[in-house]
Amino acid sequence: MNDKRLEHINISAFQEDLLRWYEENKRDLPWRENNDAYRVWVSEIMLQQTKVDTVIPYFNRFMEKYPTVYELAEADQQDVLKQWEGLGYYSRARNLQTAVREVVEAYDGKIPEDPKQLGDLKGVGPYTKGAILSIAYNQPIPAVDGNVMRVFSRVLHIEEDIAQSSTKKLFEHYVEEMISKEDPSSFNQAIMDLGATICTPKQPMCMFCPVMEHCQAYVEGIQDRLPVKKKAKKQQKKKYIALLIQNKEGKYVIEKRPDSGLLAGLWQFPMIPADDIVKKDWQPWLQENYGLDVEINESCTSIKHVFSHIIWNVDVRKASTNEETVQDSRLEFVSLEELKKYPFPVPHQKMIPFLEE
DNA sequence: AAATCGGGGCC
DNA sequence: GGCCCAGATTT
Repeated sequence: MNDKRLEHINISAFQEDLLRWYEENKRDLPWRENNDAYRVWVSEIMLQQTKVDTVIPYFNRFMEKYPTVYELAEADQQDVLKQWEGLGYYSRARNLQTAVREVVEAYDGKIPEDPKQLGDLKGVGPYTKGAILSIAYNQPIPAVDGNVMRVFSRVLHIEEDIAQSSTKKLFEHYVEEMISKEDPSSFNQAIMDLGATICTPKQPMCMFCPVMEHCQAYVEGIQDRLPVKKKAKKQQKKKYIALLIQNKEGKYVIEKRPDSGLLAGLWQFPMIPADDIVKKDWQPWLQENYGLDVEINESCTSIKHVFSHIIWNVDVRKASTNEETVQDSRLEFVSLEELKKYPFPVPHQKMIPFLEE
């Protein structure tokens, strides 16, 4: 392995300066109350691609409702998705519950300390495995996320594109070399806190950095140009007509999305893909796809929703039907009160206020 | 290796 | 509008 980048750094001094800073400045976060592996696990799953401030209220509610692996293992999946509602990347919730059930069945409820067993659990990838092993079990294993790549791209002046999947292995190698063997838990968490509070993506506060004298990018004055990351391509746009369909009893039609793909297992108001279906074909399309005879009214609002790879433009319309039962197994008629128990994606949550008017 | 999979907050 | 976020899984 090419270790020329390590020749300019005093590893033990780096560790010492970093850990001293962390002891003084570590953030007070709910999942740091103790090192219980289940709490660490839940927090790490929630924190994937998600900001700390967003996660905190979700984490607190989740731990209150599912304090141990046993409560989560026995829970109804729809209830778990309801707890996850608004947090995004819903496969995280389904995979977490699948994995927790595996831990209860195969490991008597004890989260494995063995890297192989832990990494084989659903939704536990290289990062989460390293985070749990280091934070909960104090094993000197790398946990390479965006923070770690940003910090070490600067400290070691690494110009490899961090958007490439192969690049992560390079960082894992360097973290293995540099991680504190005495306190790997604090080391990994310290790098994350440093990346979140000082070694930030834009305008890093190098003057407050505990390891500035160890940082190659700071010495060279190039911290603003690291890390290197290839641009993401633009999202594809899709148009839909969403229908708030009410029947004579005042109930509304909702639809469960498929078990895989975007927003899997969540509920929504029926949508017509408007890119594919022209206006004159709306009625026959609804009859064909849902078995519903619907009268459609004028638009009441429009909603734009940006996903990572798609942009939805949804024209929302009230509609009525004479049906009282549904033929399609994906559909249900629900009252406004009942509807609140179902997990909805955010763009459809924004339609709910228009039901009451 | 690239695409999929949410949503919010920042500039 | 683009970018980033305590990434994993599928293609």
